Amino acid sequence: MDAADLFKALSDPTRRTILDELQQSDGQTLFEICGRLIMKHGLSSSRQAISQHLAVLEEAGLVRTRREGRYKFHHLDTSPLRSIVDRWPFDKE
Amino acid sequence: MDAADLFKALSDPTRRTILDELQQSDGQTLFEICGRLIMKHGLSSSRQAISQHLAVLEEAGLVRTRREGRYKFHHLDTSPLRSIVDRWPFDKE
DNA sequence: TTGACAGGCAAGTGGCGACTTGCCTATAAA
DNA sequence: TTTATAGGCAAGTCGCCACTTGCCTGTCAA
Repeated sequence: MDAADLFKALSDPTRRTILDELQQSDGQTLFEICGRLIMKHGLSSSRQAISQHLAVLEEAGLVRTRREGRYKFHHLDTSPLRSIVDRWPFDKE
Repeated sequence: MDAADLFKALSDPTRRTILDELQQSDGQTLFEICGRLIMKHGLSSSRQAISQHLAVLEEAGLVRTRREGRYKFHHLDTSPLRSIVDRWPFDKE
């Protein structure tokens, strides 16, 4: 949840693509995310790899999860990004 | 200058500290930055290490340089950070 | 011109991170 | 109760990245 976790989470291209996917369709399960990454982005990572990516994103606070039976839904939370702009402000158009 | 370069540049804690330093005092030389990192932040990286960090920051467009004789001044440019907020918007207070 | 100062280039090393592999748990359907 | 489905855990491999080391270039003062 600190700066190190946040920037570490953002440093990987697959994780950034996952954020894009969740932004486009929020609340997906692990298997849905895997499928979309393969279909729409041509990525062929294993389920475990994606699971580990999601854990990193969750630790950074960028993804929040919700359990429901045997499903686990993943939700995007962009609010941690605010800290970046707070730290190094830029002119807002 | 693309997303990969930007997030790669931000992924290292020493590079983020350099951005902090330049924000506080813009237009420093390599040796000045080295000195401040040691004095104020307790970091003991070699000159070459800092030089390589600055090259990464420059490639990401976060640092711009200006040559003057045997001195090279480094300037902070936070505008590339705008692309992060554009990609994953969050509510602006 | 000689020395000090500011910086650059390139090869080598070590550790961390992304990914795989194999097996395990839990929920729900047949 | 079986079988399939959704996900988790942990050890091991491999490549990249931060950092060092050594030497070189260019600028300016003595």
